[in-house]
Amino acid sequence: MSKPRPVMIAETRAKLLAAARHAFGTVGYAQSSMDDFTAGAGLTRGALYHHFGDKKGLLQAVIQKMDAEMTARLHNVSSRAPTRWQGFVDECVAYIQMALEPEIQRIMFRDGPAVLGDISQWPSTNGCIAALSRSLRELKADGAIVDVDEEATARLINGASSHAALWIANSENPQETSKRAVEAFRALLERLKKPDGETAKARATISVTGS
Amino acid sequence: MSKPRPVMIAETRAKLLAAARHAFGTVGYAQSSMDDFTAGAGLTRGALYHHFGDKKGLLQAVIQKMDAEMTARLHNVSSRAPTRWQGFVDECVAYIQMALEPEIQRIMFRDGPAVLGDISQWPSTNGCIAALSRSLRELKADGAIVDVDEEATARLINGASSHAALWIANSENPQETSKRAVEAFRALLERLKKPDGETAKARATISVTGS
DNA sequence: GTAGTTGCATACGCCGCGTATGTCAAATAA
DNA sequence: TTATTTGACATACGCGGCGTATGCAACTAC
Repeated sequence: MSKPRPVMIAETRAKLLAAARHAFGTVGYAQSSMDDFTAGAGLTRGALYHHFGDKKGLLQAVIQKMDAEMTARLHNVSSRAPTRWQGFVDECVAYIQMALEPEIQRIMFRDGPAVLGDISQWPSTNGCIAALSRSLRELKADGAIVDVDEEATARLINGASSHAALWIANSENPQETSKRAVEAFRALLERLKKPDGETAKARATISVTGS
Repeated sequence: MSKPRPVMIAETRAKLLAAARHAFGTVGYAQSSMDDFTAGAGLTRGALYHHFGDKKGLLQAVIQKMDAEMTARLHNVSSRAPTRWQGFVDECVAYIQMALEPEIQRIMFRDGPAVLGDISQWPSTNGCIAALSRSLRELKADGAIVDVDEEATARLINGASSHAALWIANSENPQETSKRAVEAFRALLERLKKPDGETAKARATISVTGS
């Protein structure tokens, strides 16, 4: 009846991660009592310290998992697009939309950086920036965009996206604000494209359609 | 010998603000013990709660003051420039450079948003975004830039700047990273300009000179 | 002079984190 | 099988930090 040992351990780890993720994502990191949400998972703080060292270590683990999920989602989006440029734009818009999800916004863009510093600096996290960089590099190789520093540009885009998401989420009319933000964002991105013949035509169409 | 009452009160308020600002800016909000830094100012937590309600209220007051200072600095920079466009670019670069100062970075861009939510949403704060918006509006009126949503664009620029600053400050080689970030930023901004005759020439020169 | 208000200090209790310690089951060795 | 060790948790304890209630002295108003 009882499952083998390794899976039991994996399950408790997963339960702790899920409980912490939910608590951090709803009430925030500082307001989350470790006693409370471990009890909610049918465990105690002892298990938590055993697996993750301390509260920050737990947050780190949560973030790492979420980052991986987000990276996968971005990859899905871009791979579905007909052209690389379209894939890139879709990726950026998808990034904003992910940043609108309360859990992601709170953990990845607010509490995470505040508690752990700039996450994008660690190894093995922030696959999102890496994904954006990669897309930009490919576009440059295709000659589709002007010559820019990929990583720097990816980071600027990342910053703009996350702040746009904050703006949207806290605005009185998220729908309207979201349209404005995405539109402005598209306009900025469009201008990365090389201004020659065909692309210029495409730019005109896209800038009108909006979201 | 003893000063009049109102100035004494103002002095204690100022002392508390300064002490808190220093503590928040160096060790961070969560790690700052109210007992410690009030004692450092020759006071106790009693004075603090009397004037600011609670720890968050104190942070709020600190941020409000810093925001006012930053807005003034930005205004200085832009008013010194020969043209409006140059003033705007200078303003943006100055914004990045301010975001590099550890105290500003920590309080305004990390702990502030984490503790208080999106600061730019409150009344009477975030003069910086207002300043950027204003510059963009004027440029649009001049016909110097393409037609974009000023506030949305200002917020994107704000987000890009602060994240760029985080990136720079945490990088191994801040000098080099700073050059890359500012260059990428300039490139992005340049593309807001209307691509007609004279401006196109100016773009070519600027994109080479860098910081 | 007295009553009320204001500016701060002192005292108290609670909560939350981290650590040290205990316990029991599974793994390994003899 | 039995003995020993290791690992996965739970329990117990102390400490620091926050918020609040209370105290007190100085100033103001009448």
